[in-house]
Amino acid sequence: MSENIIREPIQKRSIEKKEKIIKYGFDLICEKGYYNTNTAEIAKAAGVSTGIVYSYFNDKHDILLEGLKRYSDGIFYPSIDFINYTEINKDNLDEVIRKTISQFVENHKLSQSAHEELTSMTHSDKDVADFFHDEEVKMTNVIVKLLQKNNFDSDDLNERVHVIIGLIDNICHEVVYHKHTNLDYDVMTDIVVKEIINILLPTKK
Amino acid sequence: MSENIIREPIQKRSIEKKEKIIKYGFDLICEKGYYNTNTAEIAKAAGVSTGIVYSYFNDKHDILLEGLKRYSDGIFYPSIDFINYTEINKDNLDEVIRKTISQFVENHKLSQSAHEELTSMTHSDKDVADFFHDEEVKMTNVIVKLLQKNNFDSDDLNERVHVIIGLIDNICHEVVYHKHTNLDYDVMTDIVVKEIINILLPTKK
Amino acid sequence: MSENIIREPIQKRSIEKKEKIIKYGFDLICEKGYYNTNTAEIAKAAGVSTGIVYSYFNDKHDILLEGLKRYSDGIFYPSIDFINYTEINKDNLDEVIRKTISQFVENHKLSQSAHEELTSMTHSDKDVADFFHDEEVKMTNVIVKLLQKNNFDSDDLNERVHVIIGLIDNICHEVVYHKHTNLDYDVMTDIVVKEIINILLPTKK
Amino acid sequence: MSENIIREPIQKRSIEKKEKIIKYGFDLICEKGYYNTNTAEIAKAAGVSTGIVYSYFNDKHDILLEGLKRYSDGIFYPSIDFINYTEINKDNLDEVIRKTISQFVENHKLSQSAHEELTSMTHSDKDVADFFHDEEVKMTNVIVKLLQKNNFDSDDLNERVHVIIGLIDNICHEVVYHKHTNLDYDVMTDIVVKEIINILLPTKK
DNA sequence: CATGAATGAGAGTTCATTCAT
DNA sequence: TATGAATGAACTCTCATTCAT
Repeated sequence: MSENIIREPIQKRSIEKKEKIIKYGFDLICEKGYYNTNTAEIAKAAGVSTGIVYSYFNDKHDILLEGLKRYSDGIFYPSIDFINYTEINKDNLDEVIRKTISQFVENHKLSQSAHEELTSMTHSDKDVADFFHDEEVKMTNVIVKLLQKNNFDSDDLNERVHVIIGLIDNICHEVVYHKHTNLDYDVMTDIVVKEIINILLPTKK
Repeated sequence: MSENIIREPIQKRSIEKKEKIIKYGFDLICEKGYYNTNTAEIAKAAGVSTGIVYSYFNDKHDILLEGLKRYSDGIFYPSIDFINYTEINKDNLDEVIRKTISQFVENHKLSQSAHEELTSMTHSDKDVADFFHDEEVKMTNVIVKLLQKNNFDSDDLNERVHVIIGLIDNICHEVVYHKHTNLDYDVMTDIVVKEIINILLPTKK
Repeated sequence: MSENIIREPIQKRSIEKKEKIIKYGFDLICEKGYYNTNTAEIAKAAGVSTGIVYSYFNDKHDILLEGLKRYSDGIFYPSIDFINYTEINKDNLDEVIRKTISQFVENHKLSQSAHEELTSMTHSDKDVADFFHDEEVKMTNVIVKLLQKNNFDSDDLNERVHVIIGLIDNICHEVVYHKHTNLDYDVMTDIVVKEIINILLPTKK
Repeated sequence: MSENIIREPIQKRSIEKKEKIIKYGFDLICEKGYYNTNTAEIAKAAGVSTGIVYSYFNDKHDILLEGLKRYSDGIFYPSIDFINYTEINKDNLDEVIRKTISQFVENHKLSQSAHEELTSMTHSDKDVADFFHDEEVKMTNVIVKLLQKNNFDSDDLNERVHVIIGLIDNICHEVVYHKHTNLDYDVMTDIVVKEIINILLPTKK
């Protein structure tokens, strides 16, 4: 009946509190799953009362979404700064790709369980799905521009980059989650790096 | 306190009932999500009472697991019969890969939402995670053997096949879920096919 | 997400249970007020669990509405059977009116607190308001027809009856709730009876 | 544990603040209902903080009561000034009654929803009930004295006036809330006026 | 074997009231 | 005095699971 007013915290302590709710709430959701985390736990983890949660968020779902916004870049994709400030050319391409993969892997490791739990919600939660889609598009665009700047332009660059991101994502999952004990990840990485180069230098074909 | 005794149905009607619960329950879970599907709905869809569900299953989670077992092969991976009975050689390799991709895509289309919803549980649900892992291993092994039989053996074949499956999975998702409207899927497929050939024929390099 | 299925009880015990929820729930609401009665109390009073309440009713509000339907006739208006089977004429009119008032009063007494609490919700609750309006219309119509049958027809009979019902309602409230200790209710009744006769026999004027 | 000390505002600004809380709080309560109005809304409407509300009032309920005190006369009963300063005699009686009814109606219209919402609380809230009772008594006394002053004295004047007030209240509700579309309110008014005259001039009978 | 009514713990959410600043 | 952030008990409602029939 009565409009729920969401408070936008101004004071420093309030901002910290909101951030804590996002941080600890998001952590819990990533760790235990959205449906296995309740608001009481989130509040407790953040060191606040259950009531205050609803001063800063419309509902539990909102916490997830805010968490995605806050931590997505850090969690899902490595800072590509090093790429941006690295000159890429045919000679150091292999090295740059390996470094990129390493960074992706590091980031996945840091984020621990977040990625799987969250992609998991893509299906039943349109907001989350939209979010991931947007992230993917952004990531693709950044890399496309980077390559063009370094004279790696070619036909169908969008498509190529998309395939490459997929390859990197897959290898990341393998390395981070150690799912396949019988696989040699170094070998897989070699294969993937070679393929990426192949995709980026189609003329070689 | 007392162990719940799960009945293993012997009579034909009982077996049918259990199968219906698995089928319709699994369908609903795939469609709407595990947490958004309740046992009453499952029972209703299966045409049984809620009580009987607990004669055949320990709990709701069990239905999911049984559903996975029953339908996974059909749902997640295409019948590779056609590959098994097809001779693969360097001349028809391109064609065979394309056909395989097509079949993967068809299967993904058939299964609609199942795949996303279920991989979604991989993280918070160890049983589901294990299941998917096993499936992947099985799939890899089948393809590895197939390739060896057709003289596509090479070093690190397991790793190569794994990368290939990843590539195919990715392209499938793209094509089935139409997520990226700005991408030309035919072009992506061409790129992927070329890469797979490249992976399988490393000497060519 | 999932449709809430309201069970229509078939078995005798279930019907009794639903009736108990309505009866005790409605009683509590009438006694303590809608907002001061919670579903746990209703369930407890009815001797059932909170969950079962939501098998039979959409929500708490539904209980109120069902209660209104079930008990309204008995609560708000006296059985007018005795009027229906009494011949009314100018000679016994005074007596019939007094008997009618007595019956209204008796019913109000029986219903105790119900009437005030419920009319109280008329303002903020459209369903309740509609209900009361319909009841009033029905009551008016019954009395109008009764009078016509007994040759008390006259111009503007609807309006006359409405004013009469208002007079009776008012006197009922006075008598039942004893609000005004300084008033002589017998005298008030005399005044009202005289006025009602006056309204019904306008030619006498 | 410690008694809450309610500040009696002395400074002008404080007094204004308290008045604003009463005014806007009471407005909201009348409009939306007591239980559908929360203190945050009241504070916001009054342009004060939620905390300060509890400096001036013991609790939310107090605001309602103060509002009743402040605005009751204006809201529930028309200024009877015009009656007080009008000479009533048998010749202008009809006219005076009609004017009185008009004023009651006007006031009801102004107060819109207040009346219904508040009488609604009569049952579950003893304070409110007492308040209304007192108002009614005061109103009766004023009119009784007025009539006596104008030589309309008679036996049982209190009772007569009470019945009259009831009649006027009823017609007001009808006219203001348009509940019965099939009733001719002018006709009803005529009936009521005639009855009131009849009650006031019993000897005529 | 089968039913579906019944349970009750636990979920998300609200809000009168308090209290640190 | 005044603020509005914070509290936490209490509410409505859901649903996996049990059990009387």
